[in-house]
Amino acid sequence: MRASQFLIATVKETPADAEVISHQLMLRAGLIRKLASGLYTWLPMGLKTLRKVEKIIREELDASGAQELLMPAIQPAELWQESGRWEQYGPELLRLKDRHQRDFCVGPTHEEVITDLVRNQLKSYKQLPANFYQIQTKFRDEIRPRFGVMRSREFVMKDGYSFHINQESLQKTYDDYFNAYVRIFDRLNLDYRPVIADNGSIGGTGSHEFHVLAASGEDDIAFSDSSDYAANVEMAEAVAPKAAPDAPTEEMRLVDTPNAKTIAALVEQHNLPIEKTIKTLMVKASDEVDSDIVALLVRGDHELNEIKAEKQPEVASPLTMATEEEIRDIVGASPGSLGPVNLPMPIVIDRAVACSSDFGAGANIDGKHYFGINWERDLPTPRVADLRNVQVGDPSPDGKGTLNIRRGIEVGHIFQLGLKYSEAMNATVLDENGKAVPMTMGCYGIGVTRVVAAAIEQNHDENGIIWPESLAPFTVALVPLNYDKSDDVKALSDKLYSELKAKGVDVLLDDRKERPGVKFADMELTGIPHRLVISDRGIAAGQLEYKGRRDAEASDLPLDNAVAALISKLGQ
RNA sequence: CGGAGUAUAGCGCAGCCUGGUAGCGCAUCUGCUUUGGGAGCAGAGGGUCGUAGGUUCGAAUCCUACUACUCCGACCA
Repeated sequence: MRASQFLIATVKETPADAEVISHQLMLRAGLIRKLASGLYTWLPMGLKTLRKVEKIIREELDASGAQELLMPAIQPAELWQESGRWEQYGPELLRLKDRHQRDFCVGPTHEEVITDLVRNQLKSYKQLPANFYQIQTKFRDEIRPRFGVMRSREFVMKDGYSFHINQESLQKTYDDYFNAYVRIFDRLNLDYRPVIADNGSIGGTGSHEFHVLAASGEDDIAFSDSSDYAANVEMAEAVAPKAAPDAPTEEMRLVDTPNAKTIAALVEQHNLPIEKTIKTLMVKASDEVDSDIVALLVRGDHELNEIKAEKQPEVASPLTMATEEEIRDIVGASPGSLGPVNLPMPIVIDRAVACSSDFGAGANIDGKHYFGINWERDLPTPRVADLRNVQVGDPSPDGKGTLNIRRGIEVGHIFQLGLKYSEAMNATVLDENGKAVPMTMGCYGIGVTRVVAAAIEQNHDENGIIWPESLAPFTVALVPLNYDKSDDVKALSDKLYSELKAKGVDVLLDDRKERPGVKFADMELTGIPHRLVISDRGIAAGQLEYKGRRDAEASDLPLDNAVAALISKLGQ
C-alpha cells in the first residue's frame, strides 16, 4: 500500500475525552473515530488490525472443528420470549418495532437464534456434536460506555455455540475451545491468563474467562505465584486460615464504644487488632428462611464477596443490603453496633470468622461492643461458608503458593450452558432409544474489537503503539526521504516496495510529500514493527537504515542484500 | 439510575463573572524558503457560539427548558 492512497488520520494532540492509553492511541493513530457514545467507525488503519485478529480466530477455530456461519443482527422477540430473556434481560437489550408493530431486538448475543436453527436442522443424536461460530456485530446498550472500544455499545464479537447429546461430549468440545483460545491468544502475543469464572445465574458446570493483564482492566484476577491456578476474584475460593479457632483466653465482656461506628474507629480507639474484629452485614433473606433479613459475618480486614453471598440459600437474589430502618426494627440498634451475640435472625459466617477467637463485634446495643467473644462458649457456631474476597497473600486454593491480584481485561469467555436454552426452547434430538432429549449446550465468546484495545494497553511507549507482527496493520514501513526529488531514492523505494510485495510482505510505502520527522512520527505512532529508511545518503554508502519499533537504535543493512536481510528479521 | 461538569471553526481551548455583534494554537488552502525527527515567513478560507424560548435597544455572555457528551458512584456496618 502506498501511503498517498491510504487514509493516515493521525493527530498530534490527545483527544480530551479519552481516559485510557489504548483509547488515546487508537484515536491519535487514526484507527477509530467516534460517531456517538459507545459507537465507533473503524478507519482503514484500524480495520486492517481488526481483520488480522479475525483471521487468526478463524484459522484456529476452523482447525479445531468449528463451522462458521452468520446470523442476523436483528432478532424476533418471539425467540427471546421463549427463552424467558425478553423479560429478564433489562434495558441493555435494544428493542424495536418494525412497520407492522412486531417486536424485535438488536442481538446482544445469539443463543436463541442458534438454538432455534439447530432444533430445526438437527433431529438425531448421530448429528451431534454440532459446533458453530460467527464473527458478527453485537449491540448492548451499556449503562456507561467508556474506554473507547474497550466497553462500547456496538462491538464485534466471535460467538460460538456447541450442541451435544451428553455432558461428556460437551466437556470434550469445551476443552477443544479452551485449547483453541490458548493458541489464538498466544498468536496475538498477549500476556493473558485463563481464569476460573462465575457461572452466573445460568448455572451450568464450568466457565473460564480469558483475561489480558493490564492496569486499566475492569476485573480483579487472583492467581497463584507457584501454580497455574487463576480465578476471577468473584470466584476465587478463600480457604480457612486454620482448621479450628484457638482456645479462648479472654472473658466475653460488654464495652462502651460510643464513638466507634466503623471497624477503623474500633481498631484505633480500643487497641484491637483488625483481624480480631468482625463485620456484621445484613441483607434481605430468601424464602428459604423464616426471617426478613439475614446476617453475614466477615472479619474486619476482609470484604464481602457479593457473588458468593448471593449463592447462599438464606440470601435473597439479587443481593440487597438491608436498610437502616429494617435493621433497627429487628435488632433495635444501628449499623455500626451489630454483632452475632443475641442476634434474632439466621447467621452465616465466613470461614475466617469461624476460626477466630477472642474477637470483638457489636453488641446489638447502640454504642456498645462485646470483646473476647468465642464460638461455642459464648454462642453456638452458625453455618460456615466462603463469603469473602480473597486478598493478596492468601493461600492459593489448590494448596500451591500464595495469591497475587492483578487487573484483567476480559477478552474471552467459555461457558458450559447445560440445558438452560434447550429445555426452555424445546431443542431436542432423538437418542439411541428413539426418545426425545434436550441437547446439552456450550457457548464461547471472544471480544474481537476489545482484543485490539487490550493489545495496545500492553504494547505501547511514549511514541505510540508497538504492534506485534501478528496484529500490525502493516509489517514493514518504507520511509523514503525526498521521494519526490531524488530519482535514486524513488527508484530504490519502488523496487524494494514491489520486491517485498512479491514476497507477500504487508508493506506500506510512505510516498507522501511530508518532511522526514512527520513520517517517522506517524510510522511510530501507528506502531508498524519494522522500518526501512531510503535516503541519498544511505544509497551513497551502500546501506539502508533499519529500525525495529522496539529497538533503541537504528542499524544498517547492506543495500545489495536488503530484502533478504529484512525478511530474516520478520517473524522473530 | 443517582451525583457533578461540559457544549464557541476539523482538533485543543480563551472569551461569559462585569451584555455592545467572536479570538488563539494546531490543522486546511496559496506562494516562497526549508528537507534525517511532528519546519519558517507571508497571505487566505472556515463559526446558525448545542437546540428552543425568554429578558434587553442589543445576548456566545443573563434566565428557563430540552438535547448531546464526559467524569464520579452503585463494598457499607
